[in-house]
Amino acid sequence: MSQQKYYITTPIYYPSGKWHLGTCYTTVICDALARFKRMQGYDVFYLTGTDEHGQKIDDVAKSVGVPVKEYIDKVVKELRELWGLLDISYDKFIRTTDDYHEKAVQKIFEKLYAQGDIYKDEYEGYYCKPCESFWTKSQLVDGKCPDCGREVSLMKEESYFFRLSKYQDRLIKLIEENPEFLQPKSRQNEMLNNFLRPGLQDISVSRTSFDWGVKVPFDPKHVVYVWIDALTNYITALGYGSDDTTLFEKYWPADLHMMGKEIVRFHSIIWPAILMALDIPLPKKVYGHGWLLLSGDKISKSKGNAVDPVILSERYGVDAVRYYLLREIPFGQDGSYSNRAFISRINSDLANDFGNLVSRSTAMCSQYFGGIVPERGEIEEVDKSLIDVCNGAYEKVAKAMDSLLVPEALEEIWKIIIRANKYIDETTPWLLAKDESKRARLQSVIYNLIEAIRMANVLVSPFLTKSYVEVFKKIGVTDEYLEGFGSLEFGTMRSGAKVEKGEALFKRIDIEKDVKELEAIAEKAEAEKNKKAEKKEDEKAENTVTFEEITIDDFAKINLRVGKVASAEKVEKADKLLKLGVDLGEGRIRTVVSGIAKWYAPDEMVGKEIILVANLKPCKLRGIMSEGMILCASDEDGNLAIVSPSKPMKAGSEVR
RNA sequence: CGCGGGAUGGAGCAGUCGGUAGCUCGUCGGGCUCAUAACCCGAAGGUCGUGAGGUUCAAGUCCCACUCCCGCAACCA
Repeated sequence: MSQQKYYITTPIYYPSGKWHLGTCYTTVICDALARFKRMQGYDVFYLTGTDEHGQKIDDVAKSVGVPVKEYIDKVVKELRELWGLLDISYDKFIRTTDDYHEKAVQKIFEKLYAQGDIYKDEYEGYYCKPCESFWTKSQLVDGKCPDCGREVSLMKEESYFFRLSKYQDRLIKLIEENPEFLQPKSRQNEMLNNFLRPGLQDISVSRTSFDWGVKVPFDPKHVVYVWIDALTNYITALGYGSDDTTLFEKYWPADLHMMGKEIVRFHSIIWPAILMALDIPLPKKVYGHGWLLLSGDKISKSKGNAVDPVILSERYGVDAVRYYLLREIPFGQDGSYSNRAFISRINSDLANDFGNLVSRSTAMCSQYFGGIVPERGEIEEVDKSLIDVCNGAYEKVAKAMDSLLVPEALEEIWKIIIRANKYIDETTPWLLAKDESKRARLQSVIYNLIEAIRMANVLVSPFLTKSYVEVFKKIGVTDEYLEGFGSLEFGTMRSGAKVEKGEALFKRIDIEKDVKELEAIAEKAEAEKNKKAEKKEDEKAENTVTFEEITIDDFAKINLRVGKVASAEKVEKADKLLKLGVDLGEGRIRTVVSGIAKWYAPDEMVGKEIILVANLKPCKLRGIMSEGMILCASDEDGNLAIVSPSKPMKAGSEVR
């Protein structure tokens, strides 16, 4: 029987900033799946990597003042260290700047061009630089980027297009007829209703506006855009387009592309279309998981309450982080992170249930039998239910894993642990120990306990990559066979192993104390981040001030007026905005929306004199037309004060 | 009428094709003392957001209306 293969991928990550828990979520899930499959005997290939081209990266690197490649190398190194820390067992880490990838991308591009799936045309649109996206005129909101609200600029560029529209019918058929292809199901409807059925447009697959990317071989002023550059990593990593396609032939098609829901569209529409064009088999499954949202515990003062996976791992151990991600987040749906939930999960499942079970069992084995696992004797009625749970677990766990229901898989494993804890109470070994005539029974009980722990631990090993080693050590398992799925038949372990009690597997955490400490850490990090950002801005400002002098004429363009606040109210559904009625002595009250709600209550604004930029182009904020801007001073500590004339002045007085 | 998600015992969630409302944590009571103030048993606690709405023999579950919350502003997985 030839070995079955299993090819699993994470998306390739974009190294523009710091790594966070969400990235870890995707990667840890894939890791657990990959490890589980390996233990099942599959020949697994687990791919992850980084998507390193594009203007944004170029910009970020420039803003830091470092050559792009150098900048990326640093960030990528951090990422690989993070994966090392989290025990991610990837088989390959692809970088889109890798030589073989770039060559293969060029080949693919040429091939598609040669066969007419890529053609050259012209592209006109409004470009938002920070978002790296083009918009049509109708998509703009008040002439600004619909995504971020920032300025856009009209750009016309010549571009190569991929004939996505040509594959529309095949794609619809693919999703309708293969419900397994795109999961969970809610995503199928989303794709069909929002994109496929309304009709696909050809997509632009090259850029001339920046050059940090793979050159189009026959037209080097063009750079290959993300769709073809990034998505193809899944095949180029296997050697597609190179001289050696052994891996590609062995592992393709992918068994699972795992990703967050926001990029499902690219993987379920554009990617299959590219593969169709290349006449390559399609991946078996594309799975869009939910997001990990940050919530609660008061740290979310504003927004930047990043949860740093490194800090958590260092404080509580890698397995704690892995376990939380795998266990707490309902798969396919959004989940939320909170320090409290995290710690509480660790305490109850890892410390109380699992760790303590190991402690009490090994302690008894040491105390009663000098640490040598005793012979197993007659099976009694009580033993049977423990044995049944142990023997039935593998099948249930495997089934859950096949359906990508990782939390459920862990739940099944924990049933063994919970049953074993109960078993101790039922059999009361400490009483048996007092009665010499019950010696044989005591032996059985202790054996059963250690065996149950062994079996649970075998199943736990793809998930808790550090702890399982510890547990095997504690219960004296050294035989590799006893660590594999093949040994999941109760009674497989023989007596005689040397058990050691040792230290607690997972320490209990004081929730109140640690939640406070974590908040403090987060606040400190946040403060530092802000400081840095401001410092950078200051520096920038200092540098640019001298260059960007303005003339008195420029200043004269700005019409500043004293205004009296006639009315003030909060803008609904906006925490920062106040809607003000301002009197400029014009015989009417202007409506001005200002982002000062955090610092000023509506009541205290009424009657205040303020300075207004009176000739600012009106702009819609939260659906309200704002006719002007109030001048405020702000400092690095986040204070904000409205500027007022030092003596009462008539409304409408000019300021200069 | 911007889009999407949600509203179930104190908290976080399950509840598939409509048929006696479950789980984890917490609380309270008990047990036990091998163990990491852990473990085991038991109990309390829900008119399943609102509408004395509709369909039905039967609705948390389907239909309608309404209210409220949350994300879309992020470290974009």
